Amino acid sequence: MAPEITLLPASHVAASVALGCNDSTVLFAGCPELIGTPFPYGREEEVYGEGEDAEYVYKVIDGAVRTHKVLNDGRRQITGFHLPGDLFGFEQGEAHRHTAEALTDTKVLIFRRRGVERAAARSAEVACQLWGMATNNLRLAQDLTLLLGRRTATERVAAFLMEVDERLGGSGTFALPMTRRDIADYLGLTIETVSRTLSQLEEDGALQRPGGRRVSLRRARLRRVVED
Amino acid sequence: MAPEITLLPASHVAASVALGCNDSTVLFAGCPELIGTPFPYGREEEVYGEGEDAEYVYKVIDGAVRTHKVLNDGRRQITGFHLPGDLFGFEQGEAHRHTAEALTDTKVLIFRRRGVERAAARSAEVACQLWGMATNNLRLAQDLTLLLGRRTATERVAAFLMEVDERLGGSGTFALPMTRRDIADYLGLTIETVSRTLSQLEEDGALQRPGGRRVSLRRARLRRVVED
DNA sequence: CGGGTGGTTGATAATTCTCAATTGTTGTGG
DNA sequence: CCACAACAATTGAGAATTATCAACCACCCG
Repeated sequence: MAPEITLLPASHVAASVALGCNDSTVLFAGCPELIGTPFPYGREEEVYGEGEDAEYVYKVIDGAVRTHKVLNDGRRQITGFHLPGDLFGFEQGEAHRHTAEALTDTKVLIFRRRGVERAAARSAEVACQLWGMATNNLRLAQDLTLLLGRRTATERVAAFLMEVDERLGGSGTFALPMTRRDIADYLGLTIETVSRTLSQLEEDGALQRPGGRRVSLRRARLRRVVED
Repeated sequence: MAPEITLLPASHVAASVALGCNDSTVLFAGCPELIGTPFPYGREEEVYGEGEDAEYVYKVIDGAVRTHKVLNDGRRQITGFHLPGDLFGFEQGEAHRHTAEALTDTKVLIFRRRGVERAAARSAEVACQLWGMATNNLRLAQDLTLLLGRRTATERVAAFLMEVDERLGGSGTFALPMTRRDIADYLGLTIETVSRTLSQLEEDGALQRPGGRRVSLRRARLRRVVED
């Protein structure tokens, strides 16, 4: 059984978990006026679709969500995986520019966007938190840009594995929480290339695959592959 | 003579220009407490380097700046071009995560980062503006992600040309303000592929090249190439 | 036990890169 | 104003990487 965990816009996750504010219904720690409504989504269920009115913003409580864009011929690019503690669904305009779907059974908090905006307009502290969150997401997006623009398939997969490991606790052994298709659509590759690359990394002794989606990383060797 | 203009994080540019606040020394319109110091950079001059302490943030007044990341073997990815009105250099941590360089002779305003942060902490309005700016940059970064992850060379170049056109006034005829190397490093391609793709687009009647970096777009045909 | 989904592997094709040669552009000093 | 140097851009041929198409395997769940 694969664990119910996932990947990407991390960083403040650690803090959230440490503070135990994860099952609070509040948008930020110490911000009692922004109360969200808990809401469950099933595996593969859509949270919102591209082009829909962006009436709500979301915070992951449990499970994981991916956001992606699709071209009209079906090519898909995943722009992020959102884990417990992560906020997603913020937009500058009126409409969502991505589709968001639950990777697995997931619980989120839903906040009225207008409410959040009003709170930000009133409280510099709230606005600063939102600013910091956006800046952080920007950094992650730019890291992905470098990965997609300038790294080989092997480097992409190795970097991905190390990132997942880190976000899942850094033990070096874990089960990948997403399908090959999700990995491929995140890394800008095909599922076949992802599969072959994993096999190659295993052959090179950079990881082991005891079965299923489980992997056990030889982190020193993987680091040498990425070597940025 | 190539115009002194450039490309990317646009959008509020229009507003800035319309308000004529471009040659003001203020960070945002209607924010008199944040005064920047004008500073000139020469062509190809570095504004800041990756890893440097992020003591200042910047606003372009005139000219253009690019921000990029490099891998240790020299592969480079440009993450954005910054035009008059654009802010850049914001970081979540203490250090810059990019290198910023002037594309051409450029004038910027320099603001102490601490000062901006203090102003944001005091004024919800300032913090909201900064939040909006970051969200906007995030959207642009995610668009680039889709481009790099899932589009062909031809689509990338066509999309790039249309974007430059739009940011340069939308006339359909202009001189590309950057070298082939800059274009390639922005689109995740080589200069040869960029060059060949431009030749192919010209052959297909999607644009004309009167000479030098000048191009004249057949926008309807280019749009059909991108067809998202 | 069987069907469906997800994952792996192989053979081949397509795209893009690399290396090399050539041409074009720009700026400078005679 | 011209010649030339230095750099930028184009083009070609061949190589490398990744995608595509197809077959097969494994596992899970009824």
